Amino acid sequence: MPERPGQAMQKSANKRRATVADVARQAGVSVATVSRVLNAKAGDRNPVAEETCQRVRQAMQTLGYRPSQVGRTLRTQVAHVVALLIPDATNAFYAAIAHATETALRERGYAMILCNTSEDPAIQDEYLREMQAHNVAAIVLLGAVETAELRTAANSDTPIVFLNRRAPQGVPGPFIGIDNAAAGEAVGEHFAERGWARIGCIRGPQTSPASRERFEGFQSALAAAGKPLDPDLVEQGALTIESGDAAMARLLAGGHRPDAVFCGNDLMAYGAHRRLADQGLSVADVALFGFDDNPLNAWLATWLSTVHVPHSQFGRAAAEVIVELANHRGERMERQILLPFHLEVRASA
Amino acid sequence: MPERPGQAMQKSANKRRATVADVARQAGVSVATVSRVLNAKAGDRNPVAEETCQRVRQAMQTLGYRPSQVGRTLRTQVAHVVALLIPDATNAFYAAIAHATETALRERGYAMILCNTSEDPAIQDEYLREMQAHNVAAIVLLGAVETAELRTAANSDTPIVFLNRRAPQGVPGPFIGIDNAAAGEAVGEHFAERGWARIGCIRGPQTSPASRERFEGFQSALAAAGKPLDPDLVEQGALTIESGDAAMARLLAGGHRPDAVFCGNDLMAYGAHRRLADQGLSVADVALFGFDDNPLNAWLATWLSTVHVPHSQFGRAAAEVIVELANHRGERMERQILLPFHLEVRASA
DNA sequence: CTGAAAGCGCTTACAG
DNA sequence: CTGAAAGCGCTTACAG
Repeated sequence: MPERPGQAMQKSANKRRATVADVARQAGVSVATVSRVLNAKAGDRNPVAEETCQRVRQAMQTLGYRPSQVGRTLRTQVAHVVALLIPDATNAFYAAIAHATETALRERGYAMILCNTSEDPAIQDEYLREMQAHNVAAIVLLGAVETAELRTAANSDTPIVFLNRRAPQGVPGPFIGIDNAAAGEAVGEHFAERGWARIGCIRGPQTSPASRERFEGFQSALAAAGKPLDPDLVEQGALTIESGDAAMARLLAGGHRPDAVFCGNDLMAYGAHRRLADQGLSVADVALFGFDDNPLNAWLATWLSTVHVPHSQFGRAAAEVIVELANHRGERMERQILLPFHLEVRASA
Repeated sequence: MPERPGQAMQKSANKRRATVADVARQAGVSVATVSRVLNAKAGDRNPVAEETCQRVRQAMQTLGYRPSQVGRTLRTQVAHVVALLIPDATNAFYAAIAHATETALRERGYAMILCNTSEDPAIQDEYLREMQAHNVAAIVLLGAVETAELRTAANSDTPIVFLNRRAPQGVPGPFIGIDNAAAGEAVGEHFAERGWARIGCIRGPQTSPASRERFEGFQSALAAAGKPLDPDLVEQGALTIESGDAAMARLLAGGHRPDAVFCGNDLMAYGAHRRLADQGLSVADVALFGFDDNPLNAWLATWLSTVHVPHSQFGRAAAEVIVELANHRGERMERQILLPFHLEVRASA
């Protein structure tokens, strides 16, 4: 590793950070009283005398005191920290959720540990264990992968909140996301109304409940409209650009080109679009509909019709659930928070 | 907030997590011995007997023991946690650095708290204080904003590592980034070689040392080549797409169109490109050169010539510095780690 | 209204 | 090679 010659070590002259004991001494009270001032709430049964309170606050000010989160956590057993497990924070859709979550948590006095899992079960499981060792107030799991460790963790003291992708069968824990089946239906109804004859679909993986629900909703809405989906025009992708590209290639190679294709997420729609372009086609020839309303659309695909998933609301909802959980520690909360979605109909469909 | 009727609270039946005391009891040793096994290093002066070691490990296994990071931190005064302060993790360039940092830290046993500052001094300062209260091993500051609190924090026990943007004058702390002046010079030399007659620049803000160094390097290389930069063709932007767009508008309105423009970062180059397109121009008319090699280029601008900044190496370098700092707690380390950059010459210049 | 004391889960001199 | 004890910085019953 290249480095400049000017490397040097010096002793730094640091004064120890002040503790409750320092404040107590300075204010002439006990540490218990300092702690009470620190944790004073509205309806306290034995409040600190106003005059004492003033004195303590003054001492804190003088010493530049800030309570140690570590001492507090060891005593209360729960840190003002939340872990966010996320497949990949460089994915713009996830990044938007991570950002919203961090902001909402900060406003409520929590810090956020970011954990990229790459959807790797081993990394997810290691983080699940490690975050418990940090006594985090909650683990927010975006895109949970089903493992034995996840079941264990879900039954531990540390609450797990499932974001976007629902908890696996039989695993307890609140869910925050949208009603994917209803969203799939809405897209199906839109397709039926538009009167397209040959309707295709590039769906997400079978292993993802969200993808499954989206697909089934879409399928059933078309069936209800008397236009059942042709299984030959259904392809499966891995929610990546490349897989969308490949899936569209298969659809086009099939001989009878679809008029419109519902893609399981926006990234696959980008890939499908690229493949169309490669074949000299456009969304005028094959309409495209995505899912997520990926923030990249603003730069990459202003033309893409899609289902808007309210990523920025995910964070606030998660933060609220966590605060509520913190106030009911030790109880298990089964809860579904379904956020509103809407179709964002643009040029492509 | 909409919610399903099926909300319910249940008591969860949780067994307490095992502690050193449990392991000690199970293994028939003292907690001190358990701790020694936990922290055994290669060259220990008083090692635990192999047989005892086995017994302790066995007990840990049996109990599913995992040491509490909180207990450890309270005792050692330093958490296996690092804080990353970042302007905006939804920016692809920063997201790439955050991801690389998280990965490198995880491999070294550290968790990463992510803090978005929005370049807001108040948020940065609050996080600087709060992260000290968490006893983080280090604060990694990407895009530091100069404040009084930053000076205070830089002189505290908690090491601050400056990423990409150098520490302000007189603030101690290691720096990891590239040699921006050299990179600017390299671009200047490239421009001189290409022989463009009218050379323009959309530089970043004066307040950013990195932007200043890039610009000055560029300017001096051109001067050295006998083609001094015309001040009328220098505009300033805020490192955003919009500001690049606006700056290019000003350049074009100036009457004498430049042949080639060096942009302070890739986002401004995107904006400049959009403005060119709006005027019916392309990079064949006005060559563009960016800076950063933003990961978005792969999708958004495969044509953009730019300076490749090795974002993925930032994370590893930061993690290494932090581990080294952890081994020299209380000393101050002045250190410059300059990572290699290179020109990525593509179609646009 | 306030204080003395215990204890959260570790690590580390100090003895032996 | 191992153990007893102190202590990191807090909070919270328990007394008064």
